[in-house]
Amino acid sequence: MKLTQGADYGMAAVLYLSQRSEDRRYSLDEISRATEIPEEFLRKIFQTLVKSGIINSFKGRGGGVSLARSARDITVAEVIKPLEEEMGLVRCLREKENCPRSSECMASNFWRKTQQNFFEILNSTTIKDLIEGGKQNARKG
Amino acid sequence: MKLTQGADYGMAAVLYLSQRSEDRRYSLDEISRATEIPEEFLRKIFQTLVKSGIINSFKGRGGGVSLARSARDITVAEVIKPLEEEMGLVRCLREKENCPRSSECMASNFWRKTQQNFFEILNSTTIKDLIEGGKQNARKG
DNA sequence: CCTTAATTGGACTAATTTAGTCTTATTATA
DNA sequence: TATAATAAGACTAAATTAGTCCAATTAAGG
Ligand code: FES
Ligand code: FES
Repeated sequence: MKLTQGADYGMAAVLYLSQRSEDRRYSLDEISRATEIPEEFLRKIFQTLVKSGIINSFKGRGGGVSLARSARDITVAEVIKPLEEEMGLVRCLREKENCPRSSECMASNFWRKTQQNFFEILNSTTIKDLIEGGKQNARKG
Repeated sequence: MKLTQGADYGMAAVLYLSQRSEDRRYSLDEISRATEIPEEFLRKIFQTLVKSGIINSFKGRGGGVSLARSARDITVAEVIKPLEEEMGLVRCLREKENCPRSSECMASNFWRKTQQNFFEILNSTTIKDLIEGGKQNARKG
């Protein structure tokens, strides 16, 4: 039970940006050195986050990336979901073909609910919450 | 974000046993055919569950496996944990060496708590709950 | 305009993990 | 003693993940 490394790094990178001035662009090189996330991998991660609208990127000299929205308006779920290709805790929740065990299986309902519960937490937590939660512990609403 | 196939199958197998008479032993061959879980794989799964005390196994003619305890006393967590070797949602929660980002990272606390929340659900749900939950939806306590 | 500093997109590769199999030994019963 | 079962653990194949590389594009500065 683990997140992909991309999602893990993705959060770290977004958190990095969120803790800095929003008035400038950060080059991948700079972020990579600061966070120790491999640059080429980080590039791929940002490409994904750009597509899903969390990050803005700028080509060319003086280019780089920045948050597309305020940290208060970005949820953890928005960062994680596009980077976690394989969703679904168990096979039955991932595949379309129906399971040979479905007739007497009571498991998938439970996994579905548990998973929903998990994503509800990610949905209701913003990046801002994390930053503030770090200073004085947790306060969500 | 997914469970290993072993954990997934493990639940299905325990659920299979729980829905049947506790008065007999079930051979791997029988369970494998009924659930469509590959027999040799299922064998390994049961070996793990035997070690953690959920399943009793009996060698020799007339042997097989059975629940070591009543379904009411087995939690989902007890089935999943021994079959999910790699615990820890993100790298920081898995590795002992400390993370290069830990100084300004607000993420690991969050992941730790989210993960705890997840396991609390697994801990407070018994196999019996699942079976009954299937008939008339959810009632936990 | 030309050079340089940046991202894009996508193909590629290496490493790791996962899922599954096989084989030999042991045990219990008839 | 034959047979029907699990135990233990080495082994293998497939899949996934993590990470790299490269050619193309774009923007800014001189
Ligand atoms: S294991 Fe497939 S429906 Fe439950
Ligand atoms: S990413 Fe390592 S402590 Fe947060």
